[in-house]
Amino acid sequence: MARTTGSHSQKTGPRVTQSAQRLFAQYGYAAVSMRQIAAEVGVQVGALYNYTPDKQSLLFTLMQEHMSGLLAAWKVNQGPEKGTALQALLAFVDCHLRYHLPRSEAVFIAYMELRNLTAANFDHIEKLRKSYEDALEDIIKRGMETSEFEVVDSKIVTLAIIGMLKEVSTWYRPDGRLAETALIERYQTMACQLVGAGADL
Amino acid sequence: MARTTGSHSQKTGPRVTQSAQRLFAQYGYAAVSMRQIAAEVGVQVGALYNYTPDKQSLLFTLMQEHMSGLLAAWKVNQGPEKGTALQALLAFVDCHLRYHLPRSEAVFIAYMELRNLTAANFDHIEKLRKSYEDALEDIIKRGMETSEFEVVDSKIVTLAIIGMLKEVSTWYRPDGRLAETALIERYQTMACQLVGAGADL
DNA sequence: CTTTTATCTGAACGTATGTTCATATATCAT
DNA sequence: ATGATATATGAACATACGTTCAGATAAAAG
Repeated sequence: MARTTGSHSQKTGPRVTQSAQRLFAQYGYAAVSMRQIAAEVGVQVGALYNYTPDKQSLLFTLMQEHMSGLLAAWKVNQGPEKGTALQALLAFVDCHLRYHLPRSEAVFIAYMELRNLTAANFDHIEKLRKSYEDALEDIIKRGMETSEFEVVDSKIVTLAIIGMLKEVSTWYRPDGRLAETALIERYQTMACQLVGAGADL
Repeated sequence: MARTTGSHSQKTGPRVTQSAQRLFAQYGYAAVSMRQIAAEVGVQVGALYNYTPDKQSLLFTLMQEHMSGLLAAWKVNQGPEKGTALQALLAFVDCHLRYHLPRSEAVFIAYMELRNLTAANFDHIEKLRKSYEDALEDIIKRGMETSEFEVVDSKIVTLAIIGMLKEVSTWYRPDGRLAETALIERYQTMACQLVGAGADL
């Protein structure tokens, strides 16, 4: 028996990706087998290779699309006119959290599975990650030049804000105590405090 | 041939732990085999089982000792008299960084390999982690009561500070731009900013 | 020197791994 | 209806896994 009734590439393809994402996030890339993914899709293991050349590509594609989406979201949010550095900082925090909070699985994978990428794939993802970090540091530097911010070490403050924001994904639940909007406001406030910007909102 | 010249439990035991720590940190628990550990120790794989009942125990012991050490370091640092909340906060940041910075491998494992613990082992580690988090939140709450700090949500601020501090371990190198002492001062400053404490140091 | 004990080897166990491929069949175009 | 194509199966490949254990050997004890 082969090709059971009603099955198409259009359905199976996305399911492979989704199952891989869910399982990688839950158990880790190395601990998940192609057979587990196949079982979750509802297919035999050989069929997966119609949709991915190998297991590594499954991981790389997930991370690459997550990071590209993040950078694209920031580019759209930024638009042509950038406004003040303070406005940009608030927008960055807002954009970061709105993108990350509904994507806990992809976020988890992006932070945990870097070392399971091949060298070439790692380099590619690392460039994306770095350019995202740079986007924030550019805002901080601009705020220092315009005296909106009071910061002695832009690098450290950048990393501190990134770290503070990353941590959110480890505990946030959509049905938790804080609504998304309230949470974003609190992190905007804290980001302002870290750059020594008087205005809170 | 067996028991090569000059080999003892006293030497091999620690080497097993060290090799496991190094390899788990570099490649991840699931991606490291007992044979790789044995090879790094310079021994056949069967010999490992004189020092650990199984692979899982190797991981659990590493994480358990790391977390216990962290809590012990804080307890010692705290001592009998706690001082002001601001002093405690500064001490917490100092203690955290001084403990974490020289232990990058153990830190990496503690944050990345939680999901590779069995349920029972996870519960144990999670309790330790939680009690560390609580230590910081207690300081924040005390500062709120004494009006030393200006904070609306102790939980969020606690997590933000923890996140900011955790991030350091992902990029800090002993031979980097910043000396340990200078780095600690900057993070103490940022912690103060996050709790709205006027005094910087 | 002899005996005991701690430590290690080497081989084996059953099971799981990522990947390939000949084969089969459902669907689509003609 | 017929042929082509896309998509699946199921079995097989070589290799790797964690763990066990009988047997060998070095060091310590007598």
